[in-house]
Formats: sequence, structure tokens, C-alpha cells
Amino acid sequence: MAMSKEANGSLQVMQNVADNLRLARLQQGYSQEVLATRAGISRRMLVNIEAGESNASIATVDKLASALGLSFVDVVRPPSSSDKARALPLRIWQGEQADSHASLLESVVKPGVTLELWRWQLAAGDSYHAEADAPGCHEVLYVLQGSLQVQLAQQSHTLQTGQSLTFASDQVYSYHNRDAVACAFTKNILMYPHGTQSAE
Amino acid sequence: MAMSKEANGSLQVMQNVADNLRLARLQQGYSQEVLATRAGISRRMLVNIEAGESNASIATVDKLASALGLSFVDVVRPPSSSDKARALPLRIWQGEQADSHASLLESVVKPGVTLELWRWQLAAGDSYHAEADAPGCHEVLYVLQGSLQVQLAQQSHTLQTGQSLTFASDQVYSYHNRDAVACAFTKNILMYPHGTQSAE
DNA sequence: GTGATTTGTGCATTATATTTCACAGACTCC
DNA sequence: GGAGTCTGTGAAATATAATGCACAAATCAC
Repeated sequence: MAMSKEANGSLQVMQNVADNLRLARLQQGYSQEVLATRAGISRRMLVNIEAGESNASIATVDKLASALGLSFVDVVRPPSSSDKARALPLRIWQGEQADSHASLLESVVKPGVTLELWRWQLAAGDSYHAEADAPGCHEVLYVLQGSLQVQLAQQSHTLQTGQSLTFASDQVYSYHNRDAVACAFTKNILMYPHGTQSAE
Repeated sequence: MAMSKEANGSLQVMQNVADNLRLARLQQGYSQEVLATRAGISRRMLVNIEAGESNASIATVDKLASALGLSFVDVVRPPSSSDKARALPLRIWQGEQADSHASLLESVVKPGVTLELWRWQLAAGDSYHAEADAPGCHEVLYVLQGSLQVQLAQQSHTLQTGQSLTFASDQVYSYHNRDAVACAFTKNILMYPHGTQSAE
């Protein structure tokens, strides 16, 4: 993948910027309009850059990188270097305690569906309250260490190390580590554009 | 080091580009004029970029990177990432045999003097003939593996593993590996602007 | 000292990146 | 069907990157 298009004066770097920006933008769920506004540039420019047809300036690329929470180098980096072990982790959540954090490890974006792999960690006694995800979203948890209580709207589940749980996340929910040791777990999120999927 | 100057709209990236370009240019002994010509840009532009006062385009930075034998990322990279383990090795020499090559590991550029650390490797039976360095240059060799014969204008030295040699390199000289195994050695070069130093 | 080379600055000119708008196609939702 | 959002394209206007030249200051060679 990531073959160059060789338009007019299309440099390899331009194509890297184009690919990296588009990928990161879709991963974070921004439209061109939103991202362009956040970055303080025109949408027209963003279109050109994502098409690999614009020889942007350093400042412009930097604005976009910042708006996406990426470093300049991340945006410019060719896919060849550290290919799949990408610029991710992104969207890191850092709790008040040092041992409480979460990071996005992988992200697969397809036309109809998006899959994200997260790694979570909760310090002893800590908890996390989440808002409802988009309609149709499902989460699949797998506890690596310690124990985890998942509080849903109507029910509650307590998972021990090695146990897993699937639940619809289009509702408010929360994670609780009521144990005395840190809890680590992986979390897969399956998301759909709007509500395109039927129940299983 | 490498504090930002905060001129007009000086981004951190601009300063990185400025620092990296100037360092690489001096390391390779180019004047602004020469580098600008090789890169196909105006010297005026190069002056601005090296001063961190110009918001250059991707294409311009890429031209400069190519002219210096560097990748785009190398030029943009902040000094913080892999700080001293820099973009180097540069100026790689590759012999006809795969085991014969040399690379520049470190380079310290000061107003009056430049020190370079190289790592050389010569395949069994291979040799390398060097032109005279600038007047006043000295080399310090240290053999890591195998044996090395250094042929100077008036004399010849044969070094075994662990032995070292200092000699004035402002004369033609050559390295010979007359052994049956590959030879590796480090080489420090001490250079002066023109001939500013007195003999010891 | 003079002469040559390198580097930094100011300014007018040219090239082009960037903006703003208006519009068309593709898609989802109602 | 129409109304909505998202995305790509075109063209004119504007901002600015990039050029070229002339000149001053510093450094090194002689």
C-alpha cells in the first residue's frame, strides 16, 4: 500500500504527509471542515494537501499536526520507518494516578466499520466514567492482570484475570478497580459510521 | 542547547531545520553558495532558513536535504529525539567488497577546529588509498579487530588489534589489510580551518 | 596593509502558496 | 422525492515564499 501517485511535482514527502494526515484525521473522526477550522487553515488547502497535490509550508503542516495531537515528525514520517508500530499510541488518557492510563494501540479504518485496540490500566482503587459511545458501538474487554468491575446502566460485571466481556457501549458505563493491585486490560471497540449494522 | 530564538513567527520546527541544516552543511564543508546551488535554490533563501526566519515549503526543505545526502525527516527531526545518536552515519564510503566500508559516527565542529570520529572496516586483502587532507590535519587510529598496515609517504606502520597510531594526514596515505580476516578500526580526524595551529 | 571568500541584510520583482467563494457528486437520513 | 453532511473541483483575489542584486561586515590568505 501507499504507492505514490506521481501527479505533477509530487514528492515522496508530500505523499507521506497526505497519507498520514488523512489516516489520523479519520482515526480521530474529524471531517475536513472541522480539522481545517481547528488548525486555522482553509478546507481548500487541506483538500489539496490530502491529495498530495500541494507543496505546503512548514507552518501549515505544523498547524495540522498540532490540531491532530501529533508531532511534526509524525506527520512527515514515511510509512516505511517503524511501519505498523506507528505513531500510535494516540488519544492517551492519563488518570490522576500515574498507574492509570490508556492508549490506542491499533486502529483499522474501513468504509463501513472501524476497529480500535486499546490498552487500559487502572491503579488500585481507581475508576473511569465514560460517556455513551455512538449508537451501535460494542466493546470487548479482556483482563490481563488484576480484576475489573464494569458498571453498566442496568447491570454490573466483575472480571478476573483472563476473563472477558462484550457489551454495547452506546450507554454510559464505568470501569472500577476495587482490588488492591493495578488492573490491566485490553479493550476492542467496534464502531460504525452511523447505525448501519443490525443486531447479530 | 538549541534554545529557540523566538523571532517573529519562529516555530520549533523551523529552528530544528535551521540547526540541522547549518550543522550538516558545515560538517560537509559546503559554503552557503555551494549548497544553495547544489540544492537549486537561492542563497538568499538558505540564509533565511538557517536563521530560522523563513517558513519554507516542503519542496525547498526536501531539496536541501537531498543536496546534503539526508532524508527529509533527518532535517526536521528535533535534537531531543536520539539526541547524540544523530542522523549520522554520513559520508559513507563503500568499497567494492561488502565488508569494506567507512562511516562518520560523530562530528564536533568548533570555530577553530573540527573533530570527526569514523569507523572503518576493510575486508581481508583490501586496501584504501587516500588523498592528502588539508594542511595540519592529524589522524588517530585505533584497531578494533585484525591488523592494519598504514602506508605513509616516507614510512609504513603495521598495527595489531588494540594498537593505535597518530600521524599527520596532510600527505597521501593508504590503509592495507594484508591479513586473512577483516580489519576494523576507529579513526579520529582533527582538522583546522586552514593552517591555524602550530606544531605541538 | 590589499584581495578573496563567506556570511548577513535590504529591497524590488516574480512565483506560488493560501484563501474565499460557488458549485457538483456521493452519501445518509427522514 | 428533498434536506443534510462530506468531499472534490474551479477560478479569482490575496498573502507570502522565493528570487536576484547590490552592499556591508567579518574572516582568512597573501
